[in-house]
Amino acid sequence: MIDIVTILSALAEPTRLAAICLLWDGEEHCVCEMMEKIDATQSRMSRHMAVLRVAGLVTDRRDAQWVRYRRNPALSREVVAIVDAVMAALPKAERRAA
Amino acid sequence: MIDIVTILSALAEPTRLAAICLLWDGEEHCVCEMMEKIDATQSRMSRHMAVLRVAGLVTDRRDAQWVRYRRNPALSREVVAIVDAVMAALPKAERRAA
DNA sequence: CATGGATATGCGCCTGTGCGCATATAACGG
DNA sequence: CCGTTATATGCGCACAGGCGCATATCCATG
Repeated sequence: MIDIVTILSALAEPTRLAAICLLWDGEEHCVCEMMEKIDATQSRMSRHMAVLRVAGLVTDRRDAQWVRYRRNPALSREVVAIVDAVMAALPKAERRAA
Repeated sequence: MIDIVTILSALAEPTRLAAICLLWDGEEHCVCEMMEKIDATQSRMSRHMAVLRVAGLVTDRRDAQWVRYRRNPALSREVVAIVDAVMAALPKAERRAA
């Protein structure tokens, strides 16, 4: 249960939820791109991404001076189902998120 | 999006999640029953139920000296899908929750 | 090596939230 | 009316979390 609470907490914040919307396409996105699309400051974005990483929802990869974040491909089916359900509940405008 | 964040925040707390597990059968459950099964104090249980009610996840009904809580039957399909997904992700032991 | 772009992190502030304790309120039985 | 059971709520405390600012770190390029 603890892990599920962590997942839910991670999702229960607007900036992070917006980030998950962006990353849910499975592609890599760097922090600067997300900052811009979500309209968040650099430190804010960075910290929220750390929360998502610790929760296991995303993975990061250093690529030259960038850090590429990506939906964690190793997520369990159950967790994917939760996020999918959340995405489906968001109004379309928020789902495309950019 | 704000509503979804509210829903997720409501679910992202162990006592409340346990309460939702109990109520998700659609039946009515009084506070004293939930206190006992979840092992929570009275004020704690009462306040967490208020959070779930404000989030729209449950409804309450006064019945003599008891207050019967129940899964909100008017929940949108989308929200039901989220909670169902969360329930499916919980270990069985927690889902029966009693 | 110096500089600049991209990202993370230490720090302090402020707000939100969960808790227990005590008390209030509501409804029942006598 | 009184006592009892069930539930809600005011209050204060402690802690967690989100934010901005400044600074550190990492890497590329000149």
